[in-house]
Amino acid sequence: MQIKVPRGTYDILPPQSSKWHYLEKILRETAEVFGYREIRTPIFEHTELFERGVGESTDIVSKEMYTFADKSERSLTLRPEGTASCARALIEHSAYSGLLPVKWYYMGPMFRYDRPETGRYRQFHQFGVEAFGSLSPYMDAEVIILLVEILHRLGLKDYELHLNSVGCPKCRRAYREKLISHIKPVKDLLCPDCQGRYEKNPLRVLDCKNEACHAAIKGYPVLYDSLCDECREHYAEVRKALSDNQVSYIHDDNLVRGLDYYTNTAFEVHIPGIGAQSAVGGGGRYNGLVKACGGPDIGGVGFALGMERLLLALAEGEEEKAGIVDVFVAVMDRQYEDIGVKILTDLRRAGIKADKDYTGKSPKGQMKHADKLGVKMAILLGEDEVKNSFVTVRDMISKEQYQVGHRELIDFIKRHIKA
RNA sequence: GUGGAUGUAGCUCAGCUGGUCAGAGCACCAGAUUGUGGCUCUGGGGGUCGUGGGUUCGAGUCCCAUCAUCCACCCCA
Repeated sequence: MQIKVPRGTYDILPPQSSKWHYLEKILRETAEVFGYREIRTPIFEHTELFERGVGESTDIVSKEMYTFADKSERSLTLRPEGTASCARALIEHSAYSGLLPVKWYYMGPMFRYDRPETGRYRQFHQFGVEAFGSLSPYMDAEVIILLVEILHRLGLKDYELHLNSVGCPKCRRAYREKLISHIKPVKDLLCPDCQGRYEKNPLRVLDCKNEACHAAIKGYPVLYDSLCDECREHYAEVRKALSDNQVSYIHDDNLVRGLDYYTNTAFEVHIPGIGAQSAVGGGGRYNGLVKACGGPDIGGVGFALGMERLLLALAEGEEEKAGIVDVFVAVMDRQYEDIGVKILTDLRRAGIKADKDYTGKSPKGQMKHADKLGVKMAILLGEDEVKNSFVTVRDMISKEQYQVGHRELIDFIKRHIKA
């Protein structure tokens, strides 16, 4: 049996890898414009980190983690998301004791054992940012503005930003009570999933897509109405900051993020038309996280973007047609191949992207190859050239040919590439 | 995890009710009078028809299982 990639994983080959480079470049540049710097953490961590940092009741921890025991029987887990690792690193290196806020970005593979489909993989890639050590609503606004700026730079205009506040533990507890007493009488009408949610995390019943559940809980109390003054004020300031900076959003009472450590601001970005998995990113404030992981009581805000989903949204866009290399060295007679190799090396050492044939193609075949690589110029080397110490440079677009001495070749090529 | 669809050359797909059904287009390679590309023409390589069983005289074509992909649910990136 042929060995294939494991379920939910895939290879990224050229030319697709070029699209990744493009995406990565935009993400990096934009984050750096906003003053974030890159952090790289291990791809696996102690299982406990995610259990504590993400929350035992979440789908991620309860059923989606790639957990394994290493040879010393340590329980390790392939990271399902990036925030917990950042919090761990922040604490481990006491990064919070320096200049605040600590502003980091990361990108890389994440792992979740879930049913694969378009836009959802078991090994997928996220880009995320985290800002630790600020409680300011302007900090919340900054990460959202950054997120929107990234979409803008990627040319993605057709998105929806959903925004809500899930309050602090205090107001959420009050809300939870209200919600439970509202649902209790109709509990039996809910779908089995929601019955389970009712026990574990009643807030999750709200965003159940099931019609029957929706009908059953009709008229349910809204979280916003239970926010304490402080949380309400914070949310108002975030909204004002967004409006002041021309970021449009949709207030969404039903937006309840699945991760336990979120407080106050929660947001999610959807791009319609990329399949069922339309959420390209989401995030929010998580004031309880660092402390829950054993660090000081400092807050944080951040978001994560799904890179596969961004690429999916980008797919309609421009196709990069740049040549793979700029120059192709073709030998008209195999006996001069060694000279061709020397010329090729000279070109490359001068920083000129160049290649040659290595399959013994005929002169014609070599020209075809050159054409397929999309080179600007071909260097032809045959008997005439060798005997008279020059090479023929063919402009593949204008078809003009030039006789150039070896000494002037590099300069000639460089000038010609620019033109 | 639940339900449904699909799985034939590198890619996109034909192949009706089981018996020249192993094909096309694209891609790749080689030629079209011998030192040169993009068009056209000709030829060529390449597939245990996802995998494993079963039914049958005979199975891409029927049945079962399994793996994978896709869709819906769930959830999120």
